[in-house]
Amino acid sequence: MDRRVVKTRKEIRNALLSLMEEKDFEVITVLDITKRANINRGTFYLHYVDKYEMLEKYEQELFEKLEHVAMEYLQDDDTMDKFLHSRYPAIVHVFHLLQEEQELLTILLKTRGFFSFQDRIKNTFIYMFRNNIPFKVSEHPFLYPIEFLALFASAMFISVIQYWIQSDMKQTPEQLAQMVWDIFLKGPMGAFGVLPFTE
Amino acid sequence: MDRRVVKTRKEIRNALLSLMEEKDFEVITVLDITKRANINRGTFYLHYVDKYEMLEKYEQELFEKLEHVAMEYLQDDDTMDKFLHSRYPAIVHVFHLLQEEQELLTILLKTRGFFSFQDRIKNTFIYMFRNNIPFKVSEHPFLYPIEFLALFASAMFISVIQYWIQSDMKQTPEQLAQMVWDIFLKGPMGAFGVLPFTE
DNA sequence: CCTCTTTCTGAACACACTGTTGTATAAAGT
DNA sequence: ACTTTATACAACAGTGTGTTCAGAAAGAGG
Repeated sequence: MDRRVVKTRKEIRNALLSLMEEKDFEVITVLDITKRANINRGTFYLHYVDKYEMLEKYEQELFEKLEHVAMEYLQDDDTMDKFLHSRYPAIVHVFHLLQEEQELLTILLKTRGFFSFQDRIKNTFIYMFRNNIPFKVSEHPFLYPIEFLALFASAMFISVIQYWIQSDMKQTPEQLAQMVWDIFLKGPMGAFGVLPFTE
Repeated sequence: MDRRVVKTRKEIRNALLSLMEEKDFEVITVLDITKRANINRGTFYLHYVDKYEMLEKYEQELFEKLEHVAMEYLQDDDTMDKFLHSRYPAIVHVFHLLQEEQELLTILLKTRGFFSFQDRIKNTFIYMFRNNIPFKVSEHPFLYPIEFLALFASAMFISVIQYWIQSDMKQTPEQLAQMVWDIFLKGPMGAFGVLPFTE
């Protein structure tokens, strides 16, 4: 790709990241971005339809990276135990990636909100639940449709990310992965320290 | 309150609800709203600063109703069992209210997204966790900070609502309350039909 | 019913940002 | 060196915003 294109898009991206530290996406104009990026306003429109499409493309890029990592770890586990052990490093890896992209991640969650990002993650979960759940698990009768569980898993996943961002990303990816597993396996009350139905 | 004010605000609200069936909030203009509402554009600004403040106020109203219902059911339960039984009707009641307000609810979740709505719900959960958890539960060591659990509970709650809307609100409030409890107590995997650590 | 007050209307205004276009220039690719 | 392509500059019409003001309409209160 033309070096000028690479440079321009990089400057647009940096301009947005910089502006987002000052104000919300909604009130940022194309003019703001191009001023900050030191490019002509018309040039912006050579690359993106509008500021919303720009953000969508950033989201798409990030999600593709995440998905790529997630798919690397896909494997057939024939027992629950193997399943748990093979998933943990995948989650850790994903959180490492998110840590590298924290500015963009924060912006995407704040602006595009839960749903667009969550929808993508949900679909990935649906795929994984359909194709990558150990045989022993899928012998169980599902109490709820798989779409609901995927929705729920993605909401949980994003909640952990949200918590991470709100607490200034102090936790390590390993700690986060642990949190995800705890809640996924034990449920909120279980993670709270209360085992279900034991008293 | 002046009948004209009541009438105007009602027409603005209906206009928005009507327009949202055709296009997203972002592309709806004040002009669109006032045309549909058959009022002067200037009149809109006598009531709201802009379209965003308008939506915030709608959200505020809905949330206050929800909170009011939730608080009605607050009581001191000294056992886990009493706690579970006293909470269930509260959740059912909340879902009934949400069913009545389904158009607005759908718009708020689609537009304002997860976060603003979730933040309010989260804070309510924090309050309830702090003040309304049976004594026996709070004897347990908390594995995670209460803010995280409140965040998570609110995400779960909204996920159920999301699922409800996506499936055209076919489920009854009672079924939804059951789902919430299932996941809250058993966790996603447990609700999936897999008991944790049993194999 | 009458009066006073509030709200709404209609029209106009400056303003900001948008998205596009045409020409010129600079920088890349080959 | 030559061709292609990206960007700059500047101008344009268009759309929506938020505000203002005089006048009309409707409600509130006696």
